[in-house]
Amino acid sequence: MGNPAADTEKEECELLESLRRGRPAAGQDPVKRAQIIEGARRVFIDKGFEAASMNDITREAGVSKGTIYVYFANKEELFEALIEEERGTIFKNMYDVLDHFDHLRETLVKFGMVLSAKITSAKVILAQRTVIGASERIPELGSRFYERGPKRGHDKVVIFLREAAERGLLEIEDVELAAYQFTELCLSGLFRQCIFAYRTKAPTQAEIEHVVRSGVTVFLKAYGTDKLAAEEQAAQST
Amino acid sequence: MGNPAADTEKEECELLESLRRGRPAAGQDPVKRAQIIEGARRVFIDKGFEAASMNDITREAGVSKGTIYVYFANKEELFEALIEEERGTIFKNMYDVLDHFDHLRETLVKFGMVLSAKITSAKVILAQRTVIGASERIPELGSRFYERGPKRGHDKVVIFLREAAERGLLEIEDVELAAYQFTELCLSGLFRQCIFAYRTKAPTQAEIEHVVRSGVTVFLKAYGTDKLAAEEQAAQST
DNA sequence: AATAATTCGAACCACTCGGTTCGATTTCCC
DNA sequence: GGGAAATCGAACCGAGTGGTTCGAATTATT
Repeated sequence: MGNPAADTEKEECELLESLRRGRPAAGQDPVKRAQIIEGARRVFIDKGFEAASMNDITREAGVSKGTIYVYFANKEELFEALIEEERGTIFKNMYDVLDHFDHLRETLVKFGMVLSAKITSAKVILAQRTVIGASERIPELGSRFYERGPKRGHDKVVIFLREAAERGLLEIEDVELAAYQFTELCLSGLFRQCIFAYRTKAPTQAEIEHVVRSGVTVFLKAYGTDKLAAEEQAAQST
Repeated sequence: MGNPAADTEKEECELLESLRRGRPAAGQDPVKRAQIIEGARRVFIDKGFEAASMNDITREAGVSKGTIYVYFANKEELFEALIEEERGTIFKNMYDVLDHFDHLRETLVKFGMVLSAKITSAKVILAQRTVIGASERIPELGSRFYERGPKRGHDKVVIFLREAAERGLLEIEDVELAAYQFTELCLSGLFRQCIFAYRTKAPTQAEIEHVVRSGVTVFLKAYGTDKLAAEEQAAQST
């Protein structure tokens, strides 16, 4: 916004200039960019990084090869942009359930189900497989995906559990570890089976609820305080 | 052995004939086969299925291309043979700890540590990444890997838990699910971090012990009976 | 309608791919 | 040492690789 320092950065200068002209600068049209990424998604996700070819993407996106190379320097950069976008949509709003809780157990169940359903959905499993497969050659990609996806979610769980502990509902020595345990309990068996294609279809909602409710029960038996037990007792008798 | 039906099967016939001659039939020398697979391992594991080329394997194995095609019909079959072998070595003896138990908690800890250490070791993570990445194109591969690896181990855990329940040490409604929960608790966070390359190095033995001990504690708080508590109390006071 | 810029699409580069073939060479048994 | 058989190694196949270039076509603003 009128920042004189912007003039020193070439890209930003070009962008501003194009805005002045009422036209996007080369490689800056977000619609075209999205179109390319959409094509890239279809190809990368179902072929993997190596097997996917730029020509496939050209075909799928309905955009010429030259144009793609205006928007992305190379195949790897295009792939990274795609994964970054996927990560964003996957984890968006996933943790909202944790923001306001009333009933601890039900909040955990609700959150666990959202998490478990998302992580094991066909679409997300495909994306994760692609990332894991590519992590062999581009470790930073997997690392960044984890850091900005699952890791951030984990941090939110930690905060939530800490708050519950402060309210005297939980008693946890190692909250970091407990957060991981909770997540894993919600996924018990499901993630592993899905990622290895042992399950060909995503688990049903009923299956997920069964796993999550059991997981939450285990978790609360291990970390729940007498106060929590009393509250649940009171709630049940009403 | 002397089965006349064998003559109807060409391969077996050739094999018998070669044995009669004291020489392995073409594509039947186990040493050469192992040599090829060893080369294939190095290439496949660090490049993934797609990026690996048969020429790379030829080079790495020190075996001519023609010979490889005598032993394996194509790239995919070679890859499957490699994964099958990897699976065997990974899961071999992993579950021996469960065969004789005395002290429940310590048996679980010991087993959990073996499991967790194995699954998160650098070598095994690489192999799993390769399998997961290839599961996109060859779903049966991942499915078979899971079925004959993790699944079999899971079954052994189920048997173990059932036995402990019969002894009155555990009380479990859904043993299948509990077995998954136990496994996941032993890996809390570790597997996910390793497979996504967020951790670049395998967890230390101390880290693993911390995670496993905590996991076992959670598990036993959820499923342990009064009898178990009494036994542990008694053992501690001696 | 004139203008300016992006997008298209085809061609080009040197190289590699998986798979196959086949004669030369080496190996080992008798 | 003779002879049978496995192994080698190089060449060949058509297709495709990522990346780059550039004139033609399209687009939207003036």
